[in-house]
Amino acid sequence: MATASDIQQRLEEMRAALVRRAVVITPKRAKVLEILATSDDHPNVGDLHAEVQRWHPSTSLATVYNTIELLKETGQVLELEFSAAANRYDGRRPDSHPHLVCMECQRIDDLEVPEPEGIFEAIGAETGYEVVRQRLDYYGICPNCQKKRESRLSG
Amino acid sequence: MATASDIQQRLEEMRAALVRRAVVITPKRAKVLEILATSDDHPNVGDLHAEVQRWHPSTSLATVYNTIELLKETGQVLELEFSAAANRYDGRRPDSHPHLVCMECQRIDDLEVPEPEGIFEAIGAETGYEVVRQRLDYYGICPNCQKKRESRLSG
DNA sequence: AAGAGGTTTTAGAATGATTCTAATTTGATA
DNA sequence: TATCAAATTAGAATCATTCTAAAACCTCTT
Repeated sequence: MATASDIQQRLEEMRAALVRRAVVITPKRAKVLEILATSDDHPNVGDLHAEVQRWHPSTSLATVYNTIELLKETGQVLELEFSAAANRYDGRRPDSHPHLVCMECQRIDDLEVPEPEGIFEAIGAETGYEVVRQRLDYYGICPNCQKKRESRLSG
Repeated sequence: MATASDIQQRLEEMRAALVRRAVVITPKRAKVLEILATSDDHPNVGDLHAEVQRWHPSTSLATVYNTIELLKETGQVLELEFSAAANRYDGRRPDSHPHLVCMECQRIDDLEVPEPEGIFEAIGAETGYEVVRQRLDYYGICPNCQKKRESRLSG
């Protein structure tokens, strides 16, 4: 679980990366960073926009997209792409790591699975590719949705 | 490498699945199956459409989407989803398996990596999810694009 | 040979996430 | 206070995919 100081540290890294990139950290951008650093539910752009608007009602979607773009460029957010739904974002762990995706409610959980040592190099040696990142997702039904299914059947 | 009889067999499985589903295998649909069973480059819908049109010029995009939908429903094609580009399809190996994706030319190769025995159950036991499938992709630069890069630098 | 009834196909419209554009606002600095 | 670059905005554009309603096509029956 992320402690208050973990979150603080993550936020500092993000801010530092943007400062290095020489962009202004405006209040709206700061709010996007804060949400990303604190949420563990992998929000999409719409979620972020709605939440930022609670504090800065005039915020446009474009500003959220723009901020995410900056974070992506600086490696400060992990983008989870979906073709049939809006992309989701992980600001707490910007390095690529496995996820569990519920096919029913679209909940996404982080998954702790260490990746095999030297796997990128091994694949590179075998295939000639220069591997730079991976994406590993497991799709299934989360505990909540399993319960709902059961009660639907029995009830 | 897939032999002629491998391909023939794959094609038969697809046809059988559609027959079981009680839909007519029209010439246009048959051509979509054939392309999917024979191509190793993971075509997208546009590619399929263009190729089918070489034989049946009046074919609409909707027919290609419709045929793919039928194949998806019957588990006869693997859909590789991308949010920033068109989805790609693997008809030769419809079970989920790892891929290598070139970030430069969008080439996609199959990758032979056996998945750990009982991994779905292990994750289920740890997280409460009922895991039904996985997606594993490695992103990088393919050998061709590496060469191009080098010659661009030296030339 | 004709018609009925179902399936397939079609063109084009609708959708929805994302990106683009051009104009406006903001904020730091001189 | 004037200047100027950066940030922000609303709305248009894009593009893959899905939807829709009409037309075309089969197969069966008579």
